[in-house]
Amino acid sequence: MSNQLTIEDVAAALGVSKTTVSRAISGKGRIGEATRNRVLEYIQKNNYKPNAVAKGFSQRKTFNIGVVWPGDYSLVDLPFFQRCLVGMSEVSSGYGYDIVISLVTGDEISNLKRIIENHKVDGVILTRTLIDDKPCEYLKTSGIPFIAIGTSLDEDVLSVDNDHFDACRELTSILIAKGHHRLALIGGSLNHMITRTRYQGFVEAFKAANKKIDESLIFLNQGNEQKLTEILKQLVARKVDGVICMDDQLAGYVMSICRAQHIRIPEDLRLASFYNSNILENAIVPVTSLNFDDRNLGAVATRMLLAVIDGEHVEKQKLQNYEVVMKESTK
Amino acid sequence: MSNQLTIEDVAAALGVSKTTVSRAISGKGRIGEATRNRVLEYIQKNNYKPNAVAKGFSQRKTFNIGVVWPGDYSLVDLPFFQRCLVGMSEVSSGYGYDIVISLVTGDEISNLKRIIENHKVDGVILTRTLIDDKPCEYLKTSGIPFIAIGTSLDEDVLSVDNDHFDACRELTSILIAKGHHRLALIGGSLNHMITRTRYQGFVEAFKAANKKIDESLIFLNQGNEQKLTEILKQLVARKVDGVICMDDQLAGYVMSICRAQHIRIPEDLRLASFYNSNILENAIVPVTSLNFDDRNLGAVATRMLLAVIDGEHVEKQKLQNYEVVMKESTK
DNA sequence: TTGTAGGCGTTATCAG
DNA sequence: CTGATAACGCCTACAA
Repeated sequence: MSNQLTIEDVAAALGVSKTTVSRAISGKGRIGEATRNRVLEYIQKNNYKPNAVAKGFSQRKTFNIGVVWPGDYSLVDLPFFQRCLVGMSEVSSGYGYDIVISLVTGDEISNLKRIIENHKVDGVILTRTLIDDKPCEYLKTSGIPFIAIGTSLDEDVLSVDNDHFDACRELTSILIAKGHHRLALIGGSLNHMITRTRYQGFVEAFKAANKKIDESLIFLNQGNEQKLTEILKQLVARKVDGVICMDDQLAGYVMSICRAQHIRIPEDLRLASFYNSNILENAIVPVTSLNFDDRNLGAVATRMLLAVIDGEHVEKQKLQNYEVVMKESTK
Repeated sequence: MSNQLTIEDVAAALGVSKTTVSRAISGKGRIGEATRNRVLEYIQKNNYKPNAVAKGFSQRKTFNIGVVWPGDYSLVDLPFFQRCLVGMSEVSSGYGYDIVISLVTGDEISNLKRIIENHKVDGVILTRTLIDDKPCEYLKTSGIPFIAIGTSLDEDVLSVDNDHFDACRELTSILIAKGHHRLALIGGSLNHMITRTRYQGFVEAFKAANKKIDESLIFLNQGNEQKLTEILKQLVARKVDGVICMDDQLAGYVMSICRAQHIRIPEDLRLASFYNSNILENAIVPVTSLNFDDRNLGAVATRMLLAVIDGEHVEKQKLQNYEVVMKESTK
């Protein structure tokens, strides 16, 4: 452990100064070709590894980025966060950065405050945006660089997101074009920005088609299976053309309810989902849905953050990489 | 950012030395009651936060623990890791430690090597154990403290796990006692230690009941739904009493296959799972399964690791906190 | 092209 | 009980 080679050991062994070794490693500053190679060779052979903490300390950096991970347990969200994380890790490790996880549950942001106040990270990525977003507010006042994945109402907040608006609009438009005008919409918490964005896409599609939305077919803040069963019975009785669920978990609920109630998809009811993950993989009827590249989303967010940390100017982004996948459920 | 108060600022403002301030904060070393209070009050009022990096640097510590997170994407595993993570975070934050995530996919352990070689963490938690475990081997040679969650064949490796053996044995025994002797077993990768442990529990139950296992009813290394469909048809034709799946995803597969094939549970076939998570939550038939406290598992692993880091002696552990939950699927 | 010296914020050692 | 001072490993003016 403590027998780790330091820059000083290398310098002594080679009869040069610490500065020279440092320069050979960092590539900064003038240094003779021969000297550099001698140093590089030596550290290679003797397996010298720079102490990242010491390095960071001297530059007032940590080479860590914080990632705010939702502690409130929700199975649906998990695949999304995991996929983002993979992208983040790929990018950050390429730049010599590591990822510090900060579990935030509801408004309990003490874990986030800790890593900021203790100077454990150089920047932070928020993995979702809320309407009344405590983590986001805190980060703003802290002055630390951060990127929000999702849409933010706040113009000052640097954010990046998949283009849920366009994607939802397009999927809805396609269904309308197929003659399914009486569409119900089932969505989750209105406290999540994404719920509102998806709703807006849905609305826009109707507007573009010059159709009026039947407000009594819109069910937001859902998530409870009992209530959904009632809603579905009602919808079938009212002979709607189809149901759009805002995410794959809701779509999964709907499918199992339909099965139990002997409602056939797509014969009796069309079904589509505004988000896809392998939760729907086992579905007996393949479900029309939207695919996003979440891994790339995480990668882009990380690149943006690293740029901000390096003092570069960075703009908000909206990624144009969704896919509308038409399946049997809306035949 | 850089206008952060340092210990020196505090000392200057109060007309004492840095040492005194440090002592007031850490509680180490003798210091006058009055002086201490004066310092404490000042840092409180002026919102002084110690620089954890500097502190760590001077003690050759990072106050970070690394958590090896599987990068190979698998939905089943996610709830388990997430629940562990919550427990880890609760404990580590209580001790002023943060969590650095290291994504490891297969044998590609460069992310793990980086955090070790760069001295980014004081110890590591492995969140699962494999038969031929590269991360584990690497950690052993690195000499850094680490804890493996799961069973390890290696006696030198400090590990902690739920008592899958006893749990699986007990659930199997109960089914046997109910008269279900012809039991099929479906499990995942044999490269995972847990698959073997579960199998051993299953075997032990039969041994204890003096029944012979029909080897042709054991299907390991499964995960593919196509193949499972064939297997299930076969099992029903052979009139087995029931099927035990090693995890909730497999159980989910089996349920949806049964539904499609019009195999009724529990009338035509009994079903049980050796692991439960909210993946089974939406199941139409409640499934007999095993509950574990994964959050606690993560918490215990973290406590063990922190103890090892502090140079304390620590023993392997097996947690005795499983619950056998009998449901309708094995009526 | 290379070397010297000082600093990053904290703790630890050793005097007073 | 308190205070200088050195160390931790690396980087970066500045000097040679």
